[in-house]
Amino acid sequence: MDEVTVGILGYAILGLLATKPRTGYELAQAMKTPIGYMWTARHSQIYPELARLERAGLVEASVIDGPGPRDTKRYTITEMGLRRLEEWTDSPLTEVARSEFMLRVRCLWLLPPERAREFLLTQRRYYEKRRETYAYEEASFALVEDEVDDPSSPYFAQNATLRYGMMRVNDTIAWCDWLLDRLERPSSRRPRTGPNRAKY
Amino acid sequence: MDEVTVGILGYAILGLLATKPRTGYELAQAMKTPIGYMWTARHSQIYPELARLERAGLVEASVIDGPGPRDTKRYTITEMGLRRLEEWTDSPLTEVARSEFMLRVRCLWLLPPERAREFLLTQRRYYEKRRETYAYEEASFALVEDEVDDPSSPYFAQNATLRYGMMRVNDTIAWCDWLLDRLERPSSRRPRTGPNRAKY
DNA sequence: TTGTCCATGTAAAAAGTTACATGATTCG
DNA sequence: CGAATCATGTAACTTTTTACATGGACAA
Repeated sequence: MDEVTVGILGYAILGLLATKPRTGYELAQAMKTPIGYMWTARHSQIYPELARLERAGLVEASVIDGPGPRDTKRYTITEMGLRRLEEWTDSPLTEVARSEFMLRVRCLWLLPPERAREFLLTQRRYYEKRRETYAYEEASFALVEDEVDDPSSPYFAQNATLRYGMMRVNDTIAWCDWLLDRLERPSSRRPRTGPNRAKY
Repeated sequence: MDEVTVGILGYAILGLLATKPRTGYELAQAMKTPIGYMWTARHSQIYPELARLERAGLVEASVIDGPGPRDTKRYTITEMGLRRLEEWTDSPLTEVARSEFMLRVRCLWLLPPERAREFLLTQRRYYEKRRETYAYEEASFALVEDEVDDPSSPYFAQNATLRYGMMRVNDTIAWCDWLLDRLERPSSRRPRTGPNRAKY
């Protein structure tokens, strides 16, 4: 029996289970919004993947009682699962950067400045809300300060990703302001020389 | 005849064609690496999508001579394509943040500090290389300074995305340094001076 | 002559989203 | 008594990746 290949989704699940056992539903909740945890998945993806991981012997399920027509199962990571997760963690990584936001920004020159401005303000509001959520999360780490400072504690790693998220939203907001400023005063950087500026 | 629905990939292509006509190959080159342009696609995705866009009347193809067994086609965006692209640009946007890097970081607590350190240094080197590429790109904008300041010029928007990319790599490098420092001196209680602290 | 770049396509597989489906409990 | 939350699954569809396939031009 050779090693079953595990995809990113599988490792994302194993990563959550490494901290504590969870049900499929709890995993789905955790992966619904990327709070300090930059990955998302729906329950329709998670349940089949859990079954796969179980067949591969990387997780184990135990039936617990719960509501509904089906069994409620709590999944625990196995020794083997932990080993595979550890291997994956520092294996070579090549990432594909995908940002629909930047794709839109690249087309902003097509819009009249007022619409471009509105668009950026809407995005800015979105990132402000994220900042608030992150700030709220951040406060909860104050309760486990010792673990946050210990590199072998999951809180250490979790806190590091939250910091990254916080940095990102702050910078994105600052960038929005920078671009909004440039939109409002187009040629204020230098005295105008060329033709045709007054289009809008 | 009702409007054919266009996906992100379609708009990414239209966004590139809005600046100037290109062949499928040129589009594939442009979308291979996300230089100041945060989206990627392979030629196997681009060619069928171009055919779809053509059937929908959003782009037009003209055969030009070239090598190989098949015709070389140059695609131009149509008036209708431009209209659809403009509509899409500031339509409601909800983004899913996906970062395999942060997924790995969340598991760093499983690794011995030395391996965690090595992993972060490798990532840091990767982002340094990106920074160099961006710096190179940035220099080319100096040649079109007037357009960069004009919100109705594609260079304005392109430069804005490049700035965003540059900011991102700089901050990611700073964040790596912050975490490396925390890894090396685990439980020393020093004043909190993270990368996101009091910058803006 | 071997390899890389130009140039275009198709096929198969994997990953992700949306929709369908069931049923218990708890809160207003 | 209806809506939300808990809880698990499948089916259909879309998107993305990987692999297969062809062939000319040009350089080491």
